[in-house]
Amino acid sequence: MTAQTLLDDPLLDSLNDAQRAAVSAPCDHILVLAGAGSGKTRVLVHRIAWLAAHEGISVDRILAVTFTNKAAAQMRGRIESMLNTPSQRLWVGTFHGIAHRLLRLHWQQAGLPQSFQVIDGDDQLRLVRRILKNMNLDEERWPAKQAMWFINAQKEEGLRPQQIKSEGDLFTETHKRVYQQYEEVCQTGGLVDFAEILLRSYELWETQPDILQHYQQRFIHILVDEFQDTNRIQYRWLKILAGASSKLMIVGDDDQSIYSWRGAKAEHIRRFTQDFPSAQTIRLEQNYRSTSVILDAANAVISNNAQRLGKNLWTQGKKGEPITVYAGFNDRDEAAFIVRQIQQWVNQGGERRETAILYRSNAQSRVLEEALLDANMPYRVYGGLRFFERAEIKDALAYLRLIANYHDDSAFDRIVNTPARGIGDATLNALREYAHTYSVSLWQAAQQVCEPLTLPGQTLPGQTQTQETPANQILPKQILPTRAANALQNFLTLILDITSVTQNMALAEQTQYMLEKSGLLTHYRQDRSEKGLARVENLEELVNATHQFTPEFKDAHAQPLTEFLSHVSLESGELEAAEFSDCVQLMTLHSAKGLEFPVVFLSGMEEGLFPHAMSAQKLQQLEEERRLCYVGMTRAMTKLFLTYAEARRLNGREMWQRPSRFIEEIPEEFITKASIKTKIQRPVYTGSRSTHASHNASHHVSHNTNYKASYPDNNANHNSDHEQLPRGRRVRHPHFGEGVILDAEGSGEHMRVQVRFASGVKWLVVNYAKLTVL
DNA sequence: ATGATGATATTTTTT
DNA sequence: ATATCATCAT
Repeated sequence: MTAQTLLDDPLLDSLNDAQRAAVSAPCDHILVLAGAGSGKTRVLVHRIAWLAAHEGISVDRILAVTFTNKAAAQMRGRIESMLNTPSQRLWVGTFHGIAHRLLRLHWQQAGLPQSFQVIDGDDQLRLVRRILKNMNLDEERWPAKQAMWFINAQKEEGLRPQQIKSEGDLFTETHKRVYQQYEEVCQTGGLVDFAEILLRSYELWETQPDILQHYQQRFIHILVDEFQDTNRIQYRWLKILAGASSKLMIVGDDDQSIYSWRGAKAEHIRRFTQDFPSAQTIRLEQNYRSTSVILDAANAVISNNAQRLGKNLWTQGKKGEPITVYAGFNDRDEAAFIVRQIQQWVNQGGERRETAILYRSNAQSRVLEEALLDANMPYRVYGGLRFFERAEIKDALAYLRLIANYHDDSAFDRIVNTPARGIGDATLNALREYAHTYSVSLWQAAQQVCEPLTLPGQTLPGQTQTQETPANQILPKQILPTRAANALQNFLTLILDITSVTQNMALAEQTQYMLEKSGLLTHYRQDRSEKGLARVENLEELVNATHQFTPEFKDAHAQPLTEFLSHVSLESGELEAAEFSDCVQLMTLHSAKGLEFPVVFLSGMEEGLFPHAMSAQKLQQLEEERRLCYVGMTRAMTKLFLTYAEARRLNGREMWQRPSRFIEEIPEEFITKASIKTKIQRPVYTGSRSTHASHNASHHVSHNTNYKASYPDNNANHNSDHEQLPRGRRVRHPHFGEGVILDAEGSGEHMRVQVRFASGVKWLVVNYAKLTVL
């Protein structure tokens, strides 16, 4: 095939020269430096289609790796529609998703039990905390978070405890021991954390040449998105997989590297060109997203960073409006300004969903939310607690995990006394002590401690015979008082019962039975408060989720339960429901990466907040803050606002900060200062003074915004029709008073709404809560 | 076993 | 200001 015919291909029609070069590049390593909004996903997707169509490469020989499930889903969708075939043979997934799949397929060679479980950060922290206690390490001196951070960092560097050199350093030495203990507990419990997934699968390849060879030969093309976010183990993972002959296409942007604080190394981009010298570098510098003013301003800011690969984004698009900088006299004023601007946008025919308010840290959302509520403007905050992270759901999942694997200490620990069944701290401490001393799982420990209650010679299912039973050395009665031993025995029997009864049940029935038999459902039903009701709803929702769950890939040996549990840990996906409603989008700068909006507000542009005080000292960190600023600015398509407050309430204290240095880094020609700098010190008396909708602008600044006081409570209509509750609607609750709907989920009698009352935010079941629409 | 109290620390977060 | 968490008292 000649170069000429290639260039005529319709696959390339819609692409610019650089994109075309990347998509149709010869079969070799390629580095694509893709600026913000330069169409990198497009290039990746087209490249895959190109390989399939022109290089005769079957899609099952291509591996595409992303960082988030969302990106993976998006890519899969686009590939499928482009190739016009639902291709299950194409491997698209996150690093973790793919590595996990490998471990499931080769669990034996990876040294894992078949029913190994993935634990999330929360479970991991609990586990570490328990180990610290076991080791008698003072939490004051050795915080669990720090220990967990250490372990994860080591794993990300590819290190096992034995490989860590402590050189007499107490900090390293101690944490090394904790790591060691942690590893043992995970191994006996068949538990695998996120970092472990990657490290294990890497070690699998490293130690099993035949397996490695199989995958090396299978995947002759590997494409990686957001390459600047790879950590060391991920890079090594890619390198070993590529081997000598597979071709890598990596796509990344060093200027958008904002996760170095959790191990990502943008240097890998440069490293890549050294490790794969034949790699061709292609720069995507044409931006299709922002106006030239926004782009030039962003370029100006990022040019202050010393360590860059170098790249200059440009656009053929319009110059656009200048960037608006607004100085609020305090944080509320700043928020009110933003709301006014959004109202103006909406009045001019814009949609709320087209606007995004970005901030550096989550705490900043509160003031913004209040202003939005005040203006009755629906909004959505990204990044809250996700469904599968809620306590009651984690409880239920722990039961399921324990059923799947009795030796899962993490699960055992969580639910052995939930709901309360008389197994208190004293009992548990004795049990942990025992388990620790004899290096057995909590389950085994419990069985051994309870042993005399079973007849001699009788073995309970789930009991491992290989461990020597120390029961002859220590009389169990001395370990636990009879009452405690009975309670414990009842628990063991309960779990065994659930296991045997549900053995042949479908996942959903099994879950339902477990919820009832375990007493979890009853436990939460007894809590007649709204919270309790919500929890019951959530548990029912869990059953619903198990109903709908279909295993992604069907292995002959795959257990639906195990599959489901992994799915839950790895893809605790957000509920996308609210995406369809027209809401202002609120999120941190970090979570805005990869998104775009016509109108963007970067709020809290103050020294100390952004760049954050904790990151302003070291140059490296400051540069990361600057990249964050760059990411934020380049989210904007047509309008960009930078706002700050001269005074702000932070951690209970009033703070005065200078405007962010990043504002100064933007050339003045791109900036217009919003002039409405408030003379309204006491706006209660002030009439309209700005050019726009001022009745809204005036009352919000009153020092005590009090929802209760400002609205008359007549006209309360007692329509309980649930369809009457869109976000932003004001409602009254007999106990909590007036509030505003923030969110809703479910429908019919299961419908729940989230309401902000003066006393706080609550989830209410519409059917039970006597809400009146105002 | 539960609730009240006090101490403490509050970037960013996916998997 | 607020949320989380351990400790203590009930």
